[in-house]
Amino acid sequence: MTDPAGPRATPTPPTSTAVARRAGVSRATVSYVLNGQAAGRVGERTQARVRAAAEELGYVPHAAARSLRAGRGSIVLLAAPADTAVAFGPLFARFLAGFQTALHHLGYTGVLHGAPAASPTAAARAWAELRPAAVLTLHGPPLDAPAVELLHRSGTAAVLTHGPSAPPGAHTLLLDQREAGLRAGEHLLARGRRRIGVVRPAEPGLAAFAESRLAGVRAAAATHPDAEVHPLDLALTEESAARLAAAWQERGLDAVFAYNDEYAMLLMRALQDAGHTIGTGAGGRIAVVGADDLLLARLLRPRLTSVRAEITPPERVAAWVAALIRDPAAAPTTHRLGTFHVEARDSG
Amino acid sequence: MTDPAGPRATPTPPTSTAVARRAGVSRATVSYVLNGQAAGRVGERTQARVRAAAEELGYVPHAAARSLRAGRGSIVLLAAPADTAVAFGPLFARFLAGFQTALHHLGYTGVLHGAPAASPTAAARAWAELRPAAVLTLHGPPLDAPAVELLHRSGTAAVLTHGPSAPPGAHTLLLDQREAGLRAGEHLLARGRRRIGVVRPAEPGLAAFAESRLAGVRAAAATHPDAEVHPLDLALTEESAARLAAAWQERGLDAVFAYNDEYAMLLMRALQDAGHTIGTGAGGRIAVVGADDLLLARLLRPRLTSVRAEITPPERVAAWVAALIRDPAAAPTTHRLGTFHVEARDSG
DNA sequence: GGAGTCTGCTTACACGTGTAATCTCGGCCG
DNA sequence: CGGCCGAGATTACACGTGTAAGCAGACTCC
Repeated sequence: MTDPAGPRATPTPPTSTAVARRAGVSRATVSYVLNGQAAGRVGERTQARVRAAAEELGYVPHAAARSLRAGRGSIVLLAAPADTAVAFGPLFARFLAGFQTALHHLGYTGVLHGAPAASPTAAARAWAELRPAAVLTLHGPPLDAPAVELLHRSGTAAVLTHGPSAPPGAHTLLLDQREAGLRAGEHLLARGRRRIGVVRPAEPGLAAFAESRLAGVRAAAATHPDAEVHPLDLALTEESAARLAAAWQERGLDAVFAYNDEYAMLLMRALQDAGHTIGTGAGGRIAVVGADDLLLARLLRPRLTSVRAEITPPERVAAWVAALIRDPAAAPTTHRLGTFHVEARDSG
Repeated sequence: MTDPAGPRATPTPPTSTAVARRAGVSRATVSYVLNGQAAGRVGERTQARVRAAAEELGYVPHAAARSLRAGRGSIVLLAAPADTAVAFGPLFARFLAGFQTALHHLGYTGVLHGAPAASPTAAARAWAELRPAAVLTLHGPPLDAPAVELLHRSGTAAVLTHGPSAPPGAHTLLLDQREAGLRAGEHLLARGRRRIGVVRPAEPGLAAFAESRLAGVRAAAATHPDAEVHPLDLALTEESAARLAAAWQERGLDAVFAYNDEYAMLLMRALQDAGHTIGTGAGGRIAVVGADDLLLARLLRPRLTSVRAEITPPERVAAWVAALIRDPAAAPTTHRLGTFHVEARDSG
């Protein structure tokens, strides 16, 4: 009498011992065969028997036991330090999928894990419990020094974090946000704009990125004696945008770099509703530049000019990570995660 | 002479044995103290000594060893079956963050893992290696029967999948996509529309959702004898939208449910560019309804009417999962992951 | 004063795996 | 015939943890 709901109550998963028993060999033989170390040690016929037994039982090795024995884990932890949930663009999603596939081919298991706790140290502890081979962050607040040290002390072979500079002992994955600002600034200056607003988003998770981008615009402006840069605080609500638009006149800005396309679209709409004209060309028009090059940003009129990130292929990044794991004592390195350039359209 | 780059080459992470030695007690005592099982077994002073030693050494328990010993894992795997990267909306991101936090409070480690391999079975194998306490999917193609069986055989206590119906032995997390279509259909019919187009997105990862939503609109239309439903194929490009808009006249549709806000915005813009008028009211206007209620969808004119999902709080979902893990032999259950309702604006 | 009880700690085993070291056995050579 | 060798398998140990069972000693009770 079988359970109609399926084999849900299977008492214990099959182990390599079970496979060994079924194939009539010792457990060691099973291990050699299933891990490809059988050449010249185990006969062909025996190998076939072992493989068949494993197949029939539906044997799946126990990753925990394996990494316990091996002394080194095989999971690569993609950490999302704080409430950076907002930063899950399609760009990131696509990268993540490719990254996990690439890691899998290299023998690692890529996994995404957010920060479950309030304190960054507590989050690092949670990650350390998994004894990952590597931990990396791509966005949000970068890992701080205590977190990096805790991870190293718990055996993490490679710690990679983004951001302009990494804490001691950590490698750097550089997606230089300053560059995004720099490109936007250069573009606007080349178009003759001189009084440039730069949106600082209110979302706390974006603060670090925002500051870097602002610094980039400032760097661009430094080359023009008469250029001015003005930070503008904006939240992701229509009210906030309307407020900013209402006070636009008195600021006298002729251009704005709006952090990303979402903020740009919001602000552009608000400016239009307040009676301003957006776009390139002479006159009192306001130039608007976003970032991320969303499809939707091309639907507004005028079409939104946007700073686009050319991301390093995930396979490459995975290869870097694997190399760093293999050489845990390596001096901290820096890898460019991508570059920015302007996709010029009608809005600026 | 210390390494200037930090303690990167720490030979081995501290174990509970090290803590025991430092505190001058046995390893068992350490385990009892650090797991809160010390009440009435270990003296206050000894407990303090143990805790101090653990703190000083930066001891972090080894999750693999722990779950190996315990026989049950503590990780909850949020699986993303195929190339569903596209479905990473802000909605999902926010849910994920809350879900991981909630699981952490319940003693589990929530982790997101995509399908690293081509075949679904291979993906299931990769998940099974981690011996997760639970596996759940929220979007993309639902788990199939072989995958569920493989997971169960490898000891996964609870398997939850979304979609209208789950394979035998799996629980169901129901975010009924038919309901989304139903609500949209009802809304349009109530507004007097009768010839309703329904966008079928070209992205393969969305096919399952799309069919359900279409079925929902059909169900709504079935209550009106003179209502017609027409599937419309649309890819997420401006060209595709333009093509669809150019052929609009001959179809004679007076309304469209565009799968989600992104497709809706794209199509609405294309229809407007082709000279059509969008919005409620009488005349030859076309009603457009999206889904997901994106902020950006309110920036177009007319403002986009959208079907919004009211998602169950992640804490609740985490509690369900925990309960199902505790009772692996439970009969398959169904939990509503959320409901849909229409946010009426100007476009339809 | 011996038997029982309670406190505080330790000893001993198990979880599933990988691999170095060892064993067995038949064949071959000197 | 004894020694050697290689192929093919096994034995034995370690990884870090949780916990049942055991044990020493102080106290209590009749």
